[in-house]
Amino acid sequence: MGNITLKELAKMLGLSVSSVSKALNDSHEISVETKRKVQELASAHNYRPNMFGKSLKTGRTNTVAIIIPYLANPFQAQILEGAHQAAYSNNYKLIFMQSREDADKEIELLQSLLSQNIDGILISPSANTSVEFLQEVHQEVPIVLIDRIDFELETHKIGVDNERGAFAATQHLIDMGREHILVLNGKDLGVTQKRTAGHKNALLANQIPFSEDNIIEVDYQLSRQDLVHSLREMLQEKLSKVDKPIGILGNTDILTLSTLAILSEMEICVPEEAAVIGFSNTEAADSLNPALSTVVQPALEMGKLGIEKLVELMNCKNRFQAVTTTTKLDPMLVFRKSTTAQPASS
Amino acid sequence: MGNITLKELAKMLGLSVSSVSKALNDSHEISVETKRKVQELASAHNYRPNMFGKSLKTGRTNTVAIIIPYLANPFQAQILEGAHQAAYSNNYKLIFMQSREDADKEIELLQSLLSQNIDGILISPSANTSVEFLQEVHQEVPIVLIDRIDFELETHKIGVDNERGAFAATQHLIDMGREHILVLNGKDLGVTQKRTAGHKNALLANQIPFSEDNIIEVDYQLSRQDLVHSLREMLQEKLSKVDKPIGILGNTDILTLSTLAILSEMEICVPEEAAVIGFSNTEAADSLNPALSTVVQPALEMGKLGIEKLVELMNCKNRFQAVTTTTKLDPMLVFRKSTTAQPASS
DNA sequence: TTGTAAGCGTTATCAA
DNA sequence: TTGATAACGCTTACAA
Repeated sequence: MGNITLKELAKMLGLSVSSVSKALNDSHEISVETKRKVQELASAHNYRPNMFGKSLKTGRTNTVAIIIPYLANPFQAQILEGAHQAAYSNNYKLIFMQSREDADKEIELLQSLLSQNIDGILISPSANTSVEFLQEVHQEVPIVLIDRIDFELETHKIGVDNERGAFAATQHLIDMGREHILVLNGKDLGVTQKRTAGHKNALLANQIPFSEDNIIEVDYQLSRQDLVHSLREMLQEKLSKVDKPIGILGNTDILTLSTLAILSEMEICVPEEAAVIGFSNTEAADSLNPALSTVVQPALEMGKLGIEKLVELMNCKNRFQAVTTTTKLDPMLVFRKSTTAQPASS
Repeated sequence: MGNITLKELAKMLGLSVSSVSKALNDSHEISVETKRKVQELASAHNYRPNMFGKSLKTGRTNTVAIIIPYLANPFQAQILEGAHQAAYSNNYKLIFMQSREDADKEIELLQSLLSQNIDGILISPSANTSVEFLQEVHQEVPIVLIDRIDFELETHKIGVDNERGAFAATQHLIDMGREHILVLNGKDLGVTQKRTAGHKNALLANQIPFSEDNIIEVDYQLSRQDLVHSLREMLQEKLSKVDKPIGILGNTDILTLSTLAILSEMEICVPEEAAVIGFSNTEAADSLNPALSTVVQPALEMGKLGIEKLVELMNCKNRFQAVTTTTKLDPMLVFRKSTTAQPASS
C-alpha cells in the first residue's frame, strides 16, 4: 500500500516527474490546464508529498522542537500549549520532548534532533546541562532558551521575573496585615533563590526585618509522603513560636497545597489566622478549599514568545550577528479567598 | 556547517561511501581495522546519520506517534508519560500531538504523520472522529486505540473499565454508610454513560433504588466561573431536599474539586455530612482539604501497554490477519479522608 | 574485504 | 510550457 508518489502520478498522466512536481507546487512554468489535471488526479489519489524526499532535497523540515524537563507539569504543559499555538500559526510543525531533568538524556535528544534536520529548538534546559554542548548545537541549528535562562548562551531568552513575583506576593501579604511571613521553599530548586530574594526585598521595602528562621526548606528528593511529613513537622514547629496572624508564601504547588491541608488539620483558619499565597499555574486554585490566591506565571505567553523569537532567528540571514534579547515576563497575581479576608484580631 | 556526511568521511579516508556505511553499521563484510579507523574518524567529527537519507532508503523511521486530545490534562499527560517510557525501552522515538478534540485537526495530524513515514500510531481519538478515516489510515500504518475505544476499528484497543470504577466507588460510599448518593456528571462527556451505568449497577446490587434526581449534570461548555456557579446552584437545591449523610461521586476533577469548595462554603462537613470520592489522576488529591478519595485510572499502564501492542502490530508480518485484542484495565481506588470517617448521626 | 551503481521521492537546473 | 538529468544522504545488491 503506502502512499502514491510523484513518479506514479507522472506515469498515469503521461507527464514527466518534474512537470508534476512543478504543477503541484503551483509553478508559473506550468499551464493552467495541466495544473488542473495534475492537481485533480493528485487529490483523487490522496497524494501527500513524502517529507523525507522533500527534506533531503531542500535541507529544511519546517519543524521545530521543544524540550522541557517534564511534560506532566502543569506549568510546563502550558508552555507547550503556547508553543504549539505559535508554531501552528507560523506554519511550523512542533515536536515535543522531555528531558526528565537529565542532562545526558537531553544530549541524546538534541543529537537526535540534529540528525532530523530540525529547523530550530526551543529548550528549557535541565538543571545541570552543559553550556558548551548547547553552544555546539547552536552552531548548527538555532536555539532559544525558555524559562531556565541562566545560561551563558548568546541567544534569545524568555523567562519569568521570579523576583518580582515574589516581591508582589509578599507585598500583598503585608498589605493584608501579615507582617510575619513564612516562605516555603523546595531545596535546590532553580526558582528558590530569585523568589527568596524578591521576598527579602519586599520585607526591606516595608522595613520588616528578614530572618532565616522564617524560611522553611523541604527536601524535594523525598517521597511525597515523607515530604508532607517533613513539611508538617517544620510548620508545626514554626507556627508554635510565631505570633498570628501570619502569612505564608508557597513557592511550589506541592508545598502550598500540602500546607493548606496541614493547616486544616491543625485547625488553623485560612485566611483569618494564616493567609496563604502560592506560585501556581494549576487550574485547581479556584476549586481549592479555600480558593487559593496565586502568583501565576505567564506560561502560555512564554511558549508563544519563545517560538516567535525562534522563528525570527531561523529567518535571519546571519543569526550569529543577530542582536539577541532577554525577555522577563511578569507573573500575574490572582487574589482569592486564601488571602483576602481580615486577619483575626490577636 | 551542518553535519558531516558519509561521502565526506569516505573522501577523508580514501574509502568508498558504501564501505564507510557498512563500517559504521558494524557489518561483518568490513575488516576490523577499517571499522576502527572509520568509527574513530566518525566520532571525531561527530558524525550523525541523516534521518532523511536513511528513512528514504529504508522506508522506516523507528518513530511512533501518539495523538491525544489535550496535552495539559493530567490524565492524558500520564498516558503520554507511559507511552514515552515504553517507546524508549522498545527503541522507538515517540512524537506527541494533540487534537484539541477537533476531528478536522486530527485528520490534518494523521495526514502529516503519513507523509512522515511514521511506523505506527497510538491514538485517543477526539469525540467526533470518523471511523472511516481511521480505517483508511490503518491500511497504511498500524494504529492502536487508547482510552477512547468505542470505535469500530479492527485493531488493538486499550481502555479503562469505567463501569467497574464507578461501581467500586459507589460500593465504597455505600460501605461507608451513604445510601443517598449524588453523581456529578459533565454533559456529553464520553465517560459519563459508562460511569453512570456502573453507579446504577452498584445501587441495584445493594437494593437501593436509582433516581434520575440524584444525577447532577453540568454543561461543560460553560466558562469555568459559570460552570462553578451552575454547579453550586444545583448542589444547593439537591442538598436542601436530601437526608444527610450523603455520598457524592464526582466524575470529573473540575466538578469534584469545585464541590469540595462549595461544600465548605455551605459549611457542610466532609466526610461527616457528605462523603466525596472523585475520578481523578491529579497528584493534588493528597494535598486537598480534606484529602480526596479517588478512583485512579491506570494512565501510565495504558500508555505503556498501548505502545507495546503497537510494537507487536508493527512487527507483524501480516497485521491484517493479526488477532486483535481489547484490554480494559481496572481503575484503582485510593481511600483518603474525604470518605473515611463515620457519618454524623442524623 | 572493498567498491560500483542503483534507487528511495523530491526539487532545481538547464535544455528542448 | 514541458522534460531530462542531477543531486540530497543513505543502504544494498552485486561485482571486483
